Amino acid sequence: MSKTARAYSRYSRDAIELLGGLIRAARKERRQTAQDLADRAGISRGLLQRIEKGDPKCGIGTVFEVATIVGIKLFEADEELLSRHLSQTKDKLALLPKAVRKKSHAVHDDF
Amino acid sequence: MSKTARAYSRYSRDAIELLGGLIRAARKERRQTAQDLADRAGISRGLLQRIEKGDPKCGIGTVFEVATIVGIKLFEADEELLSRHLSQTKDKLALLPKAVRKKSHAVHDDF
DNA sequence: GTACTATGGTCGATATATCGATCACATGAG
DNA sequence: CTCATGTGATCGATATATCGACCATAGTAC
Repeated sequence: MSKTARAYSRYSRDAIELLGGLIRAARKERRQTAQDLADRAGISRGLLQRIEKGDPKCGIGTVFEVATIVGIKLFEADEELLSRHLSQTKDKLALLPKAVRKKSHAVHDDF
Repeated sequence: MSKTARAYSRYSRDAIELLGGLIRAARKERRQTAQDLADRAGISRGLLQRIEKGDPKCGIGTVFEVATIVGIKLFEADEELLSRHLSQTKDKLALLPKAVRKKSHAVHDDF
């Protein structure tokens, strides 16, 4: 419909689709109803459907929340490690220059 | 307004915040301007700001796309491995029962 | 020092994601 | 077989995410 309909690289589309598939698989392994999982996540069943299908236009918070509920670890292993990684990242940020200042030097994107 | 903005578990909030921080760090390491990265991702600078800050209400497609652009690997290592994992997940889904049928048996959520 | 520019924030307008209801179909229990 | 229910899909109404422009701050180059 609208001209744009944002473009996504295949990599990110695959990643989202994979995450959705993992969620669906995990849910079924738990013998959990779509409606039940949706209720626990505080979302509608229709939205859960789109998440499991890999719709890129769902809130990342919602997707991560559902994934967490069914027991999928997003990045690292456990919660503590995640928190630690988080503060490390913030420290690293503190070291880097606050502003970038090097406008257009043809950044090399390779993917 | 509505009663309350959706509730997120601390784990997912941390994960999102971590991802945003990683994006910002990666961007600065590349000496890339926020505006430039936003342009490449096809989003506004303001949205990129919220993504880097870890706002849970951003489209997961957008976040993953930005992460991909700055070279952050979401799940597995490379793209091929991801695709393979994707089809494996689909196969696994095919094996599981199509419908769950076990309405309320007190699913154990532990997190 | 000055000038330039990246960043972070806010605000109104608009696009769109999400909800809730509803339907048809498939699935599993009895 | 029949019956109950989980699923996938669609649609109108509403909430809200996103955009574009703006401003103030502060970092960087000169």
